[in-house]
Amino acid sequence: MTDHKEKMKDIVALCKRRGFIFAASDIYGGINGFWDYGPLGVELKNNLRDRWWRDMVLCPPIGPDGAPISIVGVDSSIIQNPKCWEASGHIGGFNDPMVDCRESKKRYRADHVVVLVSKDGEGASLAFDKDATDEEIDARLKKLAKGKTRDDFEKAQLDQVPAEGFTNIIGPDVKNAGTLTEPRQFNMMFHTYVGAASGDDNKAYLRPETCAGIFLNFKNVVDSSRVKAPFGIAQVGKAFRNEVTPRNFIFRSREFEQMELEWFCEEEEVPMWFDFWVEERTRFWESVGIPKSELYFLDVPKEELAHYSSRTIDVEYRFPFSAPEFDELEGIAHRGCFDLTQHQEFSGTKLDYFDQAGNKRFIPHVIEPSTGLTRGVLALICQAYTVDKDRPSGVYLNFHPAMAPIKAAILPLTAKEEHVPLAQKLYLDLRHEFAVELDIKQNIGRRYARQDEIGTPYCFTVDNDTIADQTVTVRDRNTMSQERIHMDKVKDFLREKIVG
RNA sequence: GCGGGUGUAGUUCAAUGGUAGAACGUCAGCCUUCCAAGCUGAAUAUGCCGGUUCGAUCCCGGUCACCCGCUCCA
Repeated sequence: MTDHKEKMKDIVALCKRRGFIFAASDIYGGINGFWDYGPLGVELKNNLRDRWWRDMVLCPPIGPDGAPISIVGVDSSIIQNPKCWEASGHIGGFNDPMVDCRESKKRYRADHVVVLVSKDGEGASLAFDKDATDEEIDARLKKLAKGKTRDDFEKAQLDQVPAEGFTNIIGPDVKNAGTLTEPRQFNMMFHTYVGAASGDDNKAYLRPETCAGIFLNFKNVVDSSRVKAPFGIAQVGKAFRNEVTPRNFIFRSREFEQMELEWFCEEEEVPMWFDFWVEERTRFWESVGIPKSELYFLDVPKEELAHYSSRTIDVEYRFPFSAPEFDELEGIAHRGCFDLTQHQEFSGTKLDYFDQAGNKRFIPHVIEPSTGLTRGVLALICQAYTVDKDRPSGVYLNFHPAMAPIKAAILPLTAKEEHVPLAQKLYLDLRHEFAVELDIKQNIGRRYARQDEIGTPYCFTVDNDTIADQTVTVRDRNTMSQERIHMDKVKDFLREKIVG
């Protein structure tokens, strides 16, 4: 096992031990792909979420013209009219039938496999990858087709072949017929039934991404909030996908949380805004403690782009399980005018935008910086995790102060009466403004170590000098060094350190 | 969904066909004027279900979860 894998194990253990992240339904043995956030985890997640909301909606970036751009928020329902998912393509386009091969243990998309069925109905049929070259096909025919050539066969797509014919098909990677399973439908969307009676009439879906709720409210927002293009609509919320293989702790979960912005602009301005958002989003990740050196910007190759997108940049982070490679943290996609056009067509409601100044009507193009909040949390934890053999805890979480679940601990040096009341006073004074913790019990080293392990950036310690001159020591998590400041200055100190 | 591996206190590990032990952590108390000190005490575990057996944490089967590799990831 590599160091990186070892590190991931340690991180998962720390997350549980200190109350960041637990397996969902832990006492029942867990449930694959679902996770719960504990007392510190929810603080961390809220901190990241709130910072994103602040940077997007409350205090959006300055645009190219020097004025702040315009972004408003929504919070849409997880369940929407199912037609919405027909329009987006989630129902029609992405539930591909899959077949498994019992012998090669491989899985294939049925529409990606072609079958050569012999014209005379004699002998086995041969399956190939849809991209197989004629040379590859001829080579296998020579081995397996008993003298027949390509001309003796008809081509068919595997999902067009009746299931009873499968026993006669030789899978793409094997030599004997009958190893392919019947095609099975895979749909990433969770479904449910609306109303007490269940049946296909009231089948509905849990959203697989939050953006749809933004497009569905496009007209409502434009009509009600005085936004003028270009502008953005932001949303944070849960999304659900029936991932085939949930993996890597909370990285690929079946229930997760997204932070998505849909930026609506004119088509001609797309390249400019696209670059703008890549830059802004990078700035964001840096501001919460993810250095650019740990990020990789993948310009998604044309052939791998989603059908609606002409350009996507994946912002990837070097997670321990992907290291030295990277895995997706955020996607910045040009979605064209696909979504609004589709929803306009399926709903019959006009979703164009009227530009009063230019006296023109158009369906805006969309740039979508879409990030996983829960993936962001994982990135913050992985980035913060720092081994330090020279300190009692052996490890500390180097969170950016703005992200740290607890900003400061207030510690009376001893549990004696002289120290405790002063510490309590400081704690009561600070807690209105900062997430702080008062910890009285146990020796001081033990308490420092505990705060290191949960990533608390500062500890204020009340000692005998405090009684004499109202100063406390500030202990810095990263350097373990101390300085004295007056109790009255503690608030200013924290304000200065925490604003990121 | 497939294949391989794993499953013992909160964590990391040990042991055993005769009902489990440590370290650290946690809690309580004493002590303590700055980095998990010292002392005393306490709580907490064989994932779940079934089978074999006089008796199963150990053997077998199933299941669930986690890890690795495929597959998938709009």
